[in-house]
Formats: sequence, C-alpha cells, structure tokens
Amino acid sequence: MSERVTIKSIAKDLGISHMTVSRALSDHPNVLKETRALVRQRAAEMGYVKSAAAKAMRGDATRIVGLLLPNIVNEFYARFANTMALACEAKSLQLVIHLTGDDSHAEAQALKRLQEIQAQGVVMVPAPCDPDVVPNLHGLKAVQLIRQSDIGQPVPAILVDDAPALRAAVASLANMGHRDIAYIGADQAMSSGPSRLAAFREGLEIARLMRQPSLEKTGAPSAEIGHALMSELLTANVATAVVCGGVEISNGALRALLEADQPQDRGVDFIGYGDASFYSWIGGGVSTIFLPVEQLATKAADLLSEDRPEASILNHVYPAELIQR
Amino acid sequence: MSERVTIKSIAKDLGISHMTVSRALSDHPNVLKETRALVRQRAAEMGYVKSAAAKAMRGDATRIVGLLLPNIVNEFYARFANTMALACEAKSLQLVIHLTGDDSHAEAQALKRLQEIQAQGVVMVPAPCDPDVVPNLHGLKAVQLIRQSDIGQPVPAILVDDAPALRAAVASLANMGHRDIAYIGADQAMSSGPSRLAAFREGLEIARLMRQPSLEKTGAPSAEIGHALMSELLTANVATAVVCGGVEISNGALRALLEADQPQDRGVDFIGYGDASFYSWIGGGVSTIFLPVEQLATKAADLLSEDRPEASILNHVYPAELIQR
DNA sequence: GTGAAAGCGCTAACAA
DNA sequence: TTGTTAGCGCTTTCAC
Repeated sequence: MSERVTIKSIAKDLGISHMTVSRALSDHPNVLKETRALVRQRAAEMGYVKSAAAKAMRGDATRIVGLLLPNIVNEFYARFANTMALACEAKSLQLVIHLTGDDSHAEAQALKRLQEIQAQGVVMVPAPCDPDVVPNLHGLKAVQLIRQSDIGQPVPAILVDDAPALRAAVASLANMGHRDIAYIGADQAMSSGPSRLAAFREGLEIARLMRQPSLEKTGAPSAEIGHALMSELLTANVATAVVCGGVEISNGALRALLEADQPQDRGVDFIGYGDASFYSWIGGGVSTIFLPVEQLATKAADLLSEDRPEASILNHVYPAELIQR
Repeated sequence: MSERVTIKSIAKDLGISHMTVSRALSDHPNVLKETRALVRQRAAEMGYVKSAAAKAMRGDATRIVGLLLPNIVNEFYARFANTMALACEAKSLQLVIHLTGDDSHAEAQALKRLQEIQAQGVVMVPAPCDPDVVPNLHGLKAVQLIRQSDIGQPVPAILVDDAPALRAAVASLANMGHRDIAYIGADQAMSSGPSRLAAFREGLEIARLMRQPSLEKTGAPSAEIGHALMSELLTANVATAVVCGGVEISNGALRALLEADQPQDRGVDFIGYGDASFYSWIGGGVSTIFLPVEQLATKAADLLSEDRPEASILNHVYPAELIQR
C-alpha cells in the first residue's frame, strides 16, 4: 500500500517547507491564503490524516477516554454506554470500552492499556477488589461509577442513592395492604447488596411491619439467581408482594413471576429494579425502581472533559425513583 | 502532578543509559540479569508506563480497533458489541466505539478519528449512504457488518442471510393452517428492507398463498413504527399471523400484540425478529428469527486481527435461524 | 553488555 | 510570510 502521507511528504510534493504545510493545516495566521488553499487541497488529494501519535508525543491531549464496565449486555450498562458514547461524540472524545467481567485483574490490565495510550480519563465500575491486584492509576483521571472502591488515589464517584426509592417501594406496598413483603436482591458480595437490603428493612420498620427472614432472599447478581429466588418465594407461597434490589435479579424474578402467574389474577405484587425497556408495558406495566442512567452518564462525561484541577473529589449522588405502574 | 516517567527519566535516576532501560524492559537478551531486575523494579516503583504514542510513531501496531454502530441500546448491537469487546480483550486489542446514529457525516468523522490514532481496523455498520459525504478510509482495514455499502475500497462484509429463515417462518405458519399471514418490516430505506419482504413473499408463494398487499406493512426501523403497524393490523383484524422483519420493529409489534391480546387466547400467531432476551419466556415464549450475533462478532474480531494481506474481500454470510416456541 | 546516534510526525521557538 | 532547528519517547543500527 501507499506510504503514509505526512506533512513532510506533502511539503516535498509541493516543494515547500513542512512547517508551511503544518501551519496551513492548523489554521495558523501566518500563511498566505493561496498557499493555505493549495496545501489543503493537495493534502486532501493525497489522503492526509494527522498522526495522533505525534501530537500525543508532543503533549497534546489525546481526547480519548476509557469506560470500564463489567459487561455491556446488562441493560443498565448498555444504556450507560450508549449515553456516554453520545456525550463523547458531542465532545469529540473517543471512547475506549473495556469489559472487565468484574475481574480486578482484567481491570488493572485495562487501566494500564489506557495509560499507555494516554487516555485523559476513565469512568469505571470498580471490580470487587482483590487485594492481590492493586490497580494503580498513575495520574490517570478516574471516576468511579455505581460502586466505590479504594484504588490508590481518592477519586470522585457517581453514585445512585436507591434507599429512598426502596423505602418508598415498601411503603407503597404496605399502603396497598400487603403485610408479607419479600425482598430479592444481591448478597454481600457487592457493597450495594447489604445497603439495599438495609433500605428494604427500614421501609418495613417505617411501615411497622415485621421482618420475616424467610422472605429476604439474596444471592449472586444474575438473572438466573433472581429467577431461582423468585421461584422459591412462589413455591413457599407466603409473600404477597416482592421488592427487587438488582437489575439482573429483577429481570430473572420478573420472568419467574410471569411464567407462574397470569397478569390478570396475579397474586403477587411486584416492584422491579432498573429500567429495562419492556417493564413499561409487559404484563400491563411493571412498577420499578428507576435509575437515572442518562444523568449518570452525562455527568461522567462532564467530569472527564472538565479540566478543573482537583476540585471534585466529591461524590455525585443521584436518587433512584420509584415508578408506579 | 509528577512528571511523566520515561525510559530516560528512569535511566537518569539509575545513572545508566536509556537504552539499557529500554532493553531491560523489553526483555532483550543483552542485559545483565541484575541490571534487568534493578531496572524493572525501579520502573515499577516510579510508575512507568510505555508510551503507546512513541511506539505508534515508530510504526508498531497500535492494537486498537474501531467499532461503528448506529447505537448500542438495540439489543442486537449491544450483544454484538459485548461479544466483540470480549473477543478484543482476548486478543489484547483496545476497542474504540463510535455511535453514528446512522448518520454518514458522523460516520466519516469517526473513521477519520480512527485513522488519526492509526487504528488497525474497523468494524462498521455502514450508514445509509449520503452521496454528499464520501467516507474515505485510506488504507484502514474495514469490515462491513449487516449492511453493505460502497465506500471507496472494496471491503469484506459480514452478513446475515435471513431469507431461508423468513421463508421457513411463513412455511411453518402456513402449515399451522394460517392463510392470512401479515408482514411487518423495514421499508426500502435500508437495502435489507426489500430483501426481507421479498423473502416473505417467496415464502407465501412456496406455500401457495395469495399475496395480500394490505397485510404487508413497512416503515422506518423503530419500535414505535413496529407498534403502530401492528396496531393497524390488529384493528383491521384480517391477519391471523404475523412475521416481522426487523429487530426494533419486532419489539414494537410484540408490544402491541401483548397489550391487545392475552397470551392464552391469542388470536394472532407471531414470529419475531432478533433475539431479545425476553423472547424466550414472555407470553410463554415468542417464536423468532434468530440472528447468530456471537458468531458475527467473533468473525469480525478475527478478520481484524488476522493479518493476511488482501485474501478476504469475500463476504461472510451467516444464516439466520427460525426458532419455534 | 552497554552506549550513542538517528528518526518516526508534529509544532513551538527562533531565524531569515 | 516562510524556513530551520529541536525535541516529545521509543527502538533499530552501529560503535565500543
């Protein structure tokens, strides 16, 4: 294939200095209009593209940011990625996506690769920390998402406060007359697991309902587990309502419910977690705890592109919202 | 913040030549074991990371590949991105995702950015071509996905052949006794629109059924349109079965169907398009035309990482599959 | 086994 | 207005 077109090759082709070419292509004032036009045309003809590598080596910002997610099929992450990708296009940032599978080794690897290409920053859902691997981000501007984990530096976090929504979920069910409200959520593997369960319990307390350990089901955050836990609940046939604490788990649980039950005469009231698109209509609409994904993603993009020195080691907390359907 | 750590700064720190540092860090044979150990340790302490820019400038491969998608919320694209991201991690490639929104201007822009960073290749769902913008990819190795569109060079394409599955869908409905089978799909804005409709018509012909123009509904590929077209169909109340030709459209149509209809006594048999996760269980399971996303994505990653010169301007066609539920 | 020089593509700073 | 020089971080080539 043809050789790479550089400002020097253009300069040679035109019999001028490569600096004139550089200036012409960079809109420097000190170039004759005619020269500039000539250069630009020839550059276009020859198929010139700036070398990002050369610019990066001179210290220019790369306009590359990273996004570390456990996966991207989970609808929450997919929507986050989508929104953030859009925000990045708008800010003319390139988005490098790494999937970590919640593995801290993969995470460390991804961070290293991002540093190598001098990414300007990274938004990461920190993997459950493995003390074995210390993800040292030497100077890389990082923003933690959803979860907070101690990596070397203190970094800002974008978090969701779902406690009020969870309490509201319990309250609304209690108001409907439910007394046997179950909870299905993630276990303590993630810090969010216990805190959601705690919020659920607070909700019970506020409603002056008894805690029933047999109605609190937790497990790994996956649709399969959610399905299994919900099935257990349905078999036991004690609970009259369920609140979910986890996106995947909610999907699985909902599936178990709809498989067992007809929407018409459903015996169990259900409040999901997350904003899967079909919640809005399936079975007449599923009440759910809505996470403000778009806001989170927009904020993340803002934090990365904003250049303020060290102003914001703050946490940015967005409230989840109970959507009743 | 601290200055960037380079081989030179390490060398100065250690009082040796930067070449020795380079060799030590690159596992060159000609370095004293002790020196190597010393250098590596100091490098780790100082937080050294290789400059990808410098390596790129010397002509080394960047190990960066691009992925251009219309969006990433569409479950098909999300799954594709997920699989390809995983494949890239496995091949230690970095994945840069650009969302084009099917806009050829955004597409051209994204391609340019990828060239600037010397991406090794790009997998792209070509935007409906706007003769205004010519997305010239000067030497960038490209692979087209799903759709085929004439960009400067001839490039390989990864395509889905859904015609057999569409015909099979019609056949299976005909076998069930349906005579008034409707079609809801994308219109001619995409090349896939007409070809799917054609396959549907072939299916009718094979089954010796009459074409009924009023039962062929097409429109823009969106869930809203799918919902609207399905609603029209239900109102008209002529069709006893529906085949979809489009992921988004299928989702919308299914929604309209489930809103109107109870799964039990459904009067309309439905065959969707795509592999949204809830198809497997919603309403007792939705028959659908399954697209082999994982295969496509794996193939795409392979094509980009394989280094064979120009061997494969071939198209790689994968058959869609009718899944009966 | 180690070091010095050169050059990848680009632009700031100076020279003409 | 245009040209020359130097250097960003790295490795290949050639000395030592």
